[in-house]
Amino acid sequence: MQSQVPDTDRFASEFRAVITYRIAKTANLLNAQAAHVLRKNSSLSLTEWRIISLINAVDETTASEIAKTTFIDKGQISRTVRSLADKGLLLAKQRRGSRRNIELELSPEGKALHRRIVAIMTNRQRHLTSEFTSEELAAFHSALDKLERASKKRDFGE
Amino acid sequence: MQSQVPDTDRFASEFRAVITYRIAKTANLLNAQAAHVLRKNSSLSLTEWRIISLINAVDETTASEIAKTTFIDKGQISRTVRSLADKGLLLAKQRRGSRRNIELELSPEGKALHRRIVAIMTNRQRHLTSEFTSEELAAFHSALDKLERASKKRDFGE
DNA sequence: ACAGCTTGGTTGACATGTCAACCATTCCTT
DNA sequence: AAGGAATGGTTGACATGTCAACCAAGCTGT
Repeated sequence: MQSQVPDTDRFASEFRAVITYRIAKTANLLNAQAAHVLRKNSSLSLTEWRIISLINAVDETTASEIAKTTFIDKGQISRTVRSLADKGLLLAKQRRGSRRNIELELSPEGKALHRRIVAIMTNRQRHLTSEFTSEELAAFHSALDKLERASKKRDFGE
Repeated sequence: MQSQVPDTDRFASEFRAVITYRIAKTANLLNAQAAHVLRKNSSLSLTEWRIISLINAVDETTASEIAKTTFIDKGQISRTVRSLADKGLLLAKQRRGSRRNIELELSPEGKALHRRIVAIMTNRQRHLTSEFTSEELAAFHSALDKLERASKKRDFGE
């Protein structure tokens, strides 16, 4: 047994610097953790949960608004919304005066579920950021902002 | 027209603070950009590319080593490796003295492809981080480290 | 009013990711 | 040496994500 440190392998040094690779890995780990928590505490998938909290945050919204801000595929949203509606967690109703727009709104059950899960997730977030100073956190957010902006340019002077 | 700023919608303020959500979104955008670049310049999928550059970085490795460091599902690695081998981009051969371990190594074609693509990707990375000072970059990496560590605890004092 | 564009949402086909079961091999212990 | 645990890899079944086609509704001009 040569090494007790399992994580510092010979890939690490090469790839630590590749920012996209690092973000992808961290995001995967975090998503897996979230999915695990959700499975343990509900029957929601990660996207279902995300859509629920999105809707909760603004009371009422539409599928396309969600798509625009989250970049989740609109097809996926359409299906997820239906599955949530089938479970009785959200209500989809025609916006008055329109035959096309569909308002999405949490049902009472949906709201109750959200309340229960959001408590757990807030706790998790506290755990995740417990080692951050508030300056570090702010800097991290601003770094993500920059990356997001840069990632939207599909061509970058090739 | 009330606002000229297209990206700051009514979700933003609520969710900017939810760190996991932000990382997931950024990672998705970056992955989509990378996939787009790859499609334009090769016939590689994103995981294929990742595995190629991983192998390139260490000359020779095994599937399980890749799995351990990247957290890519080992089944997925197995299939991706086969598809890369079918395309003639990598060689899989028994490690001498073992009937189980399989050494993965890029073929000359694989190395050439890697050389071509890595140039583009390096350029992309430069573009992505062009607004970062080196301190910001270091801070960002260390933040990812912290998150990664925290994400590996599956239970967090619930 | 109409033709043609844009928008909101649905659907189908397919690619990718995930989980768990499964072998064969190697390692560990006695 | 033999039994059991751990490891490396493959496979199948299924869940999720992605892309593009599509349709109906609304919006624009003329």
